[in-house]
This record gives sequence, structure tokens and C-alpha cells, in this order.
Amino acid sequence: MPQLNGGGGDDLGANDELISFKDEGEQEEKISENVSAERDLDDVKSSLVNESENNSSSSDSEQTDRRPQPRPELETYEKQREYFAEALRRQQDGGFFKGPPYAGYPFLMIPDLTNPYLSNGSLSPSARTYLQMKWPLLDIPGSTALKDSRSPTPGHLSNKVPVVQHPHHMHPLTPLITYSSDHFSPSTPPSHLSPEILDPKTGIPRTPHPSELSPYYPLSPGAVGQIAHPLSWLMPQQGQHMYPITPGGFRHPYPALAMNASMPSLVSSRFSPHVGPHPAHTLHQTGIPHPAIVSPTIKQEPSADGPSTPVHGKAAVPVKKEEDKKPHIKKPLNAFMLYMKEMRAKVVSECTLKESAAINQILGRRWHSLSREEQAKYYELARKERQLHSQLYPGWSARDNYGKRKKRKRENKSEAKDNFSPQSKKPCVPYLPAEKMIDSPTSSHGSMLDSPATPSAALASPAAPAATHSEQAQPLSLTTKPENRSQHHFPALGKAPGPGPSAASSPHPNLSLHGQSSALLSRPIPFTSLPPSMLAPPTSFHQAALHSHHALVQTQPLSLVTKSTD
DNA sequence: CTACCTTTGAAGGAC
DNA sequence: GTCCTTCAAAGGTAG
Repeated sequence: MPQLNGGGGDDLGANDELISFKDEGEQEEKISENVSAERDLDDVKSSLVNESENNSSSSDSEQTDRRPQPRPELETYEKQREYFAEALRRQQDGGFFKGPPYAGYPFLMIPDLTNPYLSNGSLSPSARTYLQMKWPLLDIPGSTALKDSRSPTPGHLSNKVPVVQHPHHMHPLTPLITYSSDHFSPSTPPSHLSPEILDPKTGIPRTPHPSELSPYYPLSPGAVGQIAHPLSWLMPQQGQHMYPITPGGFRHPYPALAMNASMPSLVSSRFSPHVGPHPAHTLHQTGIPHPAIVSPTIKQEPSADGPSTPVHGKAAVPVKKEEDKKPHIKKPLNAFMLYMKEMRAKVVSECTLKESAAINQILGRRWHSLSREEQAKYYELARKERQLHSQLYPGWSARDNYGKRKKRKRENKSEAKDNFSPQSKKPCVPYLPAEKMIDSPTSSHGSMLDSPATPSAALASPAAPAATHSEQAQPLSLTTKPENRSQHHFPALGKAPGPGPSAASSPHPNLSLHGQSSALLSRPIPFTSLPPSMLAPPTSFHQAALHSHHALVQTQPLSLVTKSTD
């Protein structure tokens, strides 16, 4: 990626070409988004009321018939999330089913994903992917799920997650994790994962259904086939399965499985279940693989045949086979990864840049620009991910995946470390054209790029690493290779001399200069070629800071920005 | 075809 | 307790 990170100002021009953005002012965009979001929320609220009445008084079939009407305003993930949030609010207000068969279960409003509008591709790719990733059972008929599993559409191919068509179409209680902001309240354990489930507001105990706990989850990596739907905690278990698999029962309940043999590409690495010989046997009774499971077997040899029907040629190397058979259970995504997943598409759409490395840099900057509350959402989300993951794969350890990626350039790193010398460093980006510096989101005491760290931020979720100080001390990390790091440029930054105890226990352990990503120094990345809006959504805070630090900004090297530690 | 790049955070091993 | 390493996603790029 020499174009991006190549040293020196000479690269600025190249980078300018590389990164060009659309014209729209992001601030305006934000405003209009907010306005429409509020409007959407109102609509959602009213529709929720209606639906709730339906839910509480109607039979299942009636509910099915009264699915929400098309709601184009829910086309984005954010809006859907708000929708979920409202649903959750209702849940917390005591919206529980009182009688069988769903006693104890909350009314969970669901986005109308049966709505053609939502399934016709207008949903942003990221949102679609995300939803499907989180809820592989999500019923998105029409173009994606069942429309025709025999003749997959491009949509099929573009979606990494196959979608299950629920035999009874969308059930009003189709479980969905409601990653609402409400739910991110500190110290509110995810109700669906905690055995001691108690509604925070009403105190209404939600009977810990057997399904919420273990029967479906006690999986070791070796037993992945028995994975239940991750959300079976919400599934009614009294004598019926939400997504029953009858032998030959429902046609291609899981298109990817059905098409496993013919469409290896569909069974992408991430979401392919550990489909062994007979998919039906290796899957949980629900037939739902977990997104985190990746079967190298599938990837390498998309064979629907079992071991009983050996694939020609490659039957040898039994030892290796043995290892390959172990499904690759991926790590749960951390907060930032979740954020990236959600925001990547947006960033990509806003600039012509496609290279992930560069996109990630932008996202990293934006991440720091997020408010505490916003970050807390993702921390909480990630916490739930981990929790769910640990329930799904109790015996799994992150260590299990060590070495599954090809060995990193470990030697190079250590070598660079050993041979460290100031002379060998590439210069950091000390210089930037003045007019660009003005726009540069740089400042001395802390870049405006860094988290605003509003005072109110103190309310960050406990789950979210409580980082008040640490984040301030967080370097901008406009960095790159370890060998380019240098304390030379940061004599004062040694181990966050700041008083905070958080230096060590912070969510940003990378503060350590010795850490892999401490990355205080940088190969210059000419981010000044990016409009500030790209690096971090502008806020009044940013602008004010920009203004007040204008003079300073002009003389400050971009990549050396850190928060003042005092 | 495969590893790298780049970001942050989590986890686990080593000390 | 601290430090260090690896991996998670993503997709273009280089070897």
C-alpha cells in the first residue's frame, strides 16, 4: 500500500487522487438524518402501539396477517435499530406475554423484513449483512430467501448470510436481539443472556426458559453441529419449534445448505456451518449454523457428500483432514469491529476509496470522534456478542484460532524492534500544506479527532471499558508498521505518565509504547488530504476546537497528535 | 493463491 | 500486573 502510507509529503498528491469524496456536506446530511430519524421514530412508535394491541389479542395467524405494512423509513440499519429500541422500550414497560404458549416472553416488535421494500435491496448492504449476520434466521423472503433457492439471484450471492425462510412466514415473535440504545444502559445485563432475567423497569421476571440457557448452547467446537439458533432464547419451546426441521420438511430452510453442493461460493467462509457429511446431522436441530463458524472443509472442498462418498483425489493427508474438520470458530467481534461493519459501507459510499486499509483508518478516526454514549452502544453490543459466543462455544478459546491465519510477520516485528534506531525511522508527516492544515482535524491538545469525551460520557457503560482518562491519552494512531514507531518523537509520552490508573486497565491498552499497536509514531499518512468530515463527523465541538487551535494546527504535524496527558 | 495492509479491542501466554 | 502477540472484518494490492 505504498500509495497510502508512503512516506513524505510527496505522497500527498497521490493520496489526493486516491481519496476523493463526494460533495455533500456531512453536517447537513447528519441534520437531515436526525430529522428524518425523529419522524421515523414517531411513526414507529405509533405503529408499535397498534401492533402491540394486535399481539396481545390476536392469534398467531392473525398476527401474521397483520404484519406491519411496508415501512420504507426503516430501510437503514440505524432506523431499524431505532425501531428495535422502541420495541425494547415496550418490552421494558412490561410488554410480556402473560399466557401460554409465550408466557414470559416479551413483545418484540420486528422490522417488517417481509416487506418487499426491505428485501428488495434498498436496505443498505451493510445493514442487510449485519442483520443477517446477527439473525441468520431472519426471514427475508422474496429476493433473498426462498424466492428461488434453485436459481440464486445476485442478491443471493452478494449476501454472505443465507437466509432462512420460516415455514410460517414471519412470526410476530420472531426473535431479534434488540440492540437498542436503551438496552445499552450500564449495568443492564442483556436480559436474554443472563440467567437471572429481570426486567429492569418492571421487575417482571422473565422466566429463564430452558432455551435461554443451555440445552442448545453447550457446544464445544467439536460439537458445533448442534448449534441452536443463537437467539433461541426467545423461541417458544413448548412443544413446538420456531423453525422446525422436519425430515425433508421444509424446503431449503437454509438455502446455503440446500445449495451447498452446487453453490460453494454461497457457503462463504464466515457463515458456512461446519457441514460435514450430512448437513442435517451436523447442524443443530434448528439447522442453523452460527455466523462465527467457518468450516475450512467447505471452503476447500465444497462437497455435499459425506465421508462415505469420498471425494476423488484428495482423500489423503488424514492428519490434516483431521484438523480441517475442526470448524473454525471465529472470535466475536469487538466494539470497533462492529462499528466498522456498520459504518464501512457508509464511508465507502462517501469516498471513492475502496481500500480497506485506508477505510479502516478513517473508521478509526471516526471511532475516536464518537461520543461516549455512541461508543458505549458498541461496547455493549460487543459484550453481548462475547456473551453469546461464550454460551455458544463454552470451550472455545481465542487461542484456538492462533495460527489459523498464516503466521504473521512476527520475525519482522521483533527484528524491527531490535534494530530500532532513530535513523531508520521514516519521517513522520511533519508538513502539510497550509490550506489543508486548516481543514486538518488536528490539534495540539488532543485532536478534535479524538473522542470529545464529553463530561456526560462518564455514564459510559461499565461494560464499555470505563475510559475517561485513557481515551484522552489515546494517541491518534495514525500509524502503521511497528518498525516505524518511535519514542523519539514522543519523549513525553512514555507510558501515559498521566495519573490515571486507567493507563493500564484502560480499554486502550495500546497506550503502551511497547504494545503492538501503540503506534504513536507513524509512517506519514497524509490524512490532511481528507476533508475533516471524512475523518470525523464535524461537531460543534470539533469546529470550536478547530477554530481555537487554528494557529496551532498550522504548525503541528498531523500524525503526532495526542491528547494532553495532564 | 496468499499474505499484507490498517484500524481497535479482547484474550491469553509469558514474565 | 504488565507486556506482547494474535485475531476478528474488509477488500485492494503485491508477490
